[in-house]
Amino acid sequence: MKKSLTPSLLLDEQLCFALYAASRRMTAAYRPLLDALDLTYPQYIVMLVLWEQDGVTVRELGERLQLDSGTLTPLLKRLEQAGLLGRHRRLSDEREVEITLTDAGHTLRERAEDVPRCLAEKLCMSADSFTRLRDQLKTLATQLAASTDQESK
Amino acid sequence: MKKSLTPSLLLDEQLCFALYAASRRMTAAYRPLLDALDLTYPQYIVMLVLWEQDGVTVRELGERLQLDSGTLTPLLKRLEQAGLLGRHRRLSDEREVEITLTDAGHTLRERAEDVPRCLAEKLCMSADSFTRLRDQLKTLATQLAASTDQESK
DNA sequence: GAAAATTATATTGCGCACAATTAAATTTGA
DNA sequence: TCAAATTTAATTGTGCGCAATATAATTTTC
Repeated sequence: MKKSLTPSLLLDEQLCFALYAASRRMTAAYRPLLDALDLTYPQYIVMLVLWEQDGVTVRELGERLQLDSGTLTPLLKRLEQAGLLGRHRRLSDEREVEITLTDAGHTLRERAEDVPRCLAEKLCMSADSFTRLRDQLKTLATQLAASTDQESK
Repeated sequence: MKKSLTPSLLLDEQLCFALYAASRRMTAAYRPLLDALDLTYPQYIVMLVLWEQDGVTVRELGERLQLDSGTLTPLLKRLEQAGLLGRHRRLSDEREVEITLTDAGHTLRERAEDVPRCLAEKLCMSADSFTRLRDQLKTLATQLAASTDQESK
């Protein structure tokens, strides 16, 4: 059967809605696991970055996660309040705020080690489909970023 | 090369982050198109449902979009304020609130007709990849919903 | 037919996202 | 050198998402 040439307004045909719904489902699937660590999903991905590379600035964190300071500043303050990290102006350039993990922040990593495996079990997906889907989504995001940037030519 | 058997905490290997980032990019790609219609992305998908089926209840809308009344009630009030729809208790069962499009709400559909095509152009994706990715995401969402529901056994 | 359970929506509160603005530090360049 | 431009965070305001609770209507059950 020939694919319709005129994209429709039907909800079930939209890629955007499939993406939006799947993303919220994914966050919901993480919730019980992250509740045990007292983290929200956005806080978790911030911690993922910090566990990889401690001492990054808010700007670097924002570039990595594609989030701006309006989102990150209050989120980081909550993680600071929770005792997981510290926020300090850099001496070399006082416009920058460097984020450093506390001992508690480093320790939490061990308790998080099981999260990816627990989630993988919920997916019921082969390692291949997992990788393929992930990479398709990365490509899509890159493509959308490119055409959105181009707009503000 | 053998796929690692122990899922890592590396950000770039996470399916969840690829999904989360792609979903936000997608919403960002819609933004300039929807700004012209004075709609946000969540408001747009509500309108998609209503253009398909007018006179649904908040509950039916919530089931379709997987959103609860805490999200929908204020969103619907904003669309009512904008003159696109009306909210009325059903006479048959006064617990239910029925959403009906106004003339302006129906008319907006015509101006929205071009949105899917405009967005499709930003994707640079074959109709096949589009459909395949969309259906993979639907499957993923279904699987996650199933295993999340099961948790509250 | 009245109490108990269920259903549907609304409300409240918190935590993102993101646009727009502000403020402060640094860099650039005439 | 010093004023203008740029860079970096923080702040403000709006609109989701979603959990928890409240309220009101309906259905069930005895």
